[in-house]
Amino acid sequence: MPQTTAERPRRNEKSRQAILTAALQLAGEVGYTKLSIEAIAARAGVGKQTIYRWWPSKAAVLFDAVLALSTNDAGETTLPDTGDLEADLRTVLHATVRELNDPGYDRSMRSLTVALLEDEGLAAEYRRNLAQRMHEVKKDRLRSAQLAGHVAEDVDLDAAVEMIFGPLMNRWLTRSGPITPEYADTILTTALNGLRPRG
Amino acid sequence: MPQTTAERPRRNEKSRQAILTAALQLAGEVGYTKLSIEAIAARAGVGKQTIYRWWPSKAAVLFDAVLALSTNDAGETTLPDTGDLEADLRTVLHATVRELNDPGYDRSMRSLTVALLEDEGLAAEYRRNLAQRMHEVKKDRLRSAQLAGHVAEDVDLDAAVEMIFGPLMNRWLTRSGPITPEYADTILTTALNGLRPRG
DNA sequence: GCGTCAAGACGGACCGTCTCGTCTCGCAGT
DNA sequence: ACTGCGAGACGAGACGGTCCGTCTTGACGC
Repeated sequence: MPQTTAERPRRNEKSRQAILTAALQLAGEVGYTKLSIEAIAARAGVGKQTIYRWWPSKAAVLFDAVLALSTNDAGETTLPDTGDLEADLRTVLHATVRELNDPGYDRSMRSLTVALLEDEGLAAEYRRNLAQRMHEVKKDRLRSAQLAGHVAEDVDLDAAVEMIFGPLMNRWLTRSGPITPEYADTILTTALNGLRPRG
Repeated sequence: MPQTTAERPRRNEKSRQAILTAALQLAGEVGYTKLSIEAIAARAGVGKQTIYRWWPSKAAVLFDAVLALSTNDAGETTLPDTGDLEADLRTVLHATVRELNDPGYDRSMRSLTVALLEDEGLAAEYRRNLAQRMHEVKKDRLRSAQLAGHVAEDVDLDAAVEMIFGPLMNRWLTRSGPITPEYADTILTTALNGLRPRG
């Protein structure tokens, strides 16, 4: 996908890859605040200037590193749709649970989260490139279910997406409890049925 | 309440206050990563050693500063209970919306969030001292409603709390949209009714 | 020859430790 | 009670170290 290279620079792809890899490794090892550009350059076997030439900050480097990871497996631009909403959502939630329990994913995403909290512009780009797209994919599946009559007509789909997928992310972020398939199931059941007694 | 002085240290309360105030101000002005202990000491009119003597890190200083704020107005250890669950939750959610839109609260809490993401031990202490307590308070209100028959018997209350209060925090954290009373109402309605069509 | 590259020198900001001299406290001994 | 003394905490800041972001050098490739 190097159509962006249509611009100008004679950029060393080998160095670029080495930098992104080193950034990801180091972020996982020492965390975001202790991540230094000097250390990235050293591990990548690269001059500091090569990093400063192409990225404005360590946050941007880490952002690109994680983006490269996420873009690779972003082949699936849609959620499964077997007609059974609950089963489909459960499948996706369980996949998310597995991802969140992967130590590599956990550490690099935590570092990225810090980077996004500190850099508002980068956070906007993240939303534009990833978060919003993922949100739409989930919303699409709910809309399909709504049209099929499996979701009430007056339900706000944005709120619904947040209610189904938010609690898992929150528990991960705050470490307020274990991330298990059972927890995901509980969230899903509660979200689908709501709190009110069903007459 | 100086019964804790029964220990040993002759600690200068004036300096302590000045340090916490300076930390909070600076965190709001420059953000967490650019917050430096030297700057805190300078603004507080205090020697660096006085900070290093009592706190292990800038994260701990900021934690205490925010904790001091939150403890002051923690007089309310319970949610309103008028018998109308939806109205009571709406009241609380609207108060949360106001808080999240306050620039001072926003910036200091964002800095604290970074500190908690970077320091796992501090995050555990935060959960123990604040998050868990607040969670229980909300859960208590839902339990009361459940006993009164306003919430279905088989609803998992932990999941319910997450579903009602989580989306607002998520939107704040990721800046994925405006924090409005209307959004809070939508979340609340969706959570209470669930997604399924109500025959 | 022009731009990128690895390497690293450079002044500056903060780090965390330390050493000063000052002060306030609590506890003698008188 | 008055006084003298040791223990800490205090403000201030010097210190070596790390990393910052910029700049320079010389080699390499287009």
